[in-house]
Amino acid sequence: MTQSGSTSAPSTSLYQRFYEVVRRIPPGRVATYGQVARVAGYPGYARQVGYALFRLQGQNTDIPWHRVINAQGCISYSPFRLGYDDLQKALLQAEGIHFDAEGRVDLQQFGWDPWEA
DNA sequence: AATTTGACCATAA
DNA sequence: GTTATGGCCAAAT
Repeated sequence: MTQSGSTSAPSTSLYQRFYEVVRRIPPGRVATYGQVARVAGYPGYARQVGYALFRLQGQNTDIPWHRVINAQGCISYSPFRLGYDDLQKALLQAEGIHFDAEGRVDLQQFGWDPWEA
């Protein structure tokens, strides 16, 4: 079969793939960067997930980026986010997620099961 | 086209 | 418990 030239490249960008997964995270649940990458079909791309979400800053998105945290169960603070990190915690608390005294979330309890529902 | 960037993760000492 | 380090890879500049 002549493949008309280009290989079967995804019409959507890789990052957009991550956005779709993040969008599927139900309220009151959190997912880790590594998990999002894995569910998207790209294990090991955790870093790219973080970078993808970083590009969302200031853009109109229906993506619950605040439901994505790191594998340690805590929010990834960074000088680049200038307050957005603090906003994230507020949004999660508003969804009923409780934080530990160390500012961590109990992934055993609030962790999202992509294969659930 | 090469360099820089990054909100990560796992392991080791 | 902490700190350091390597690996991971695409998008933006």
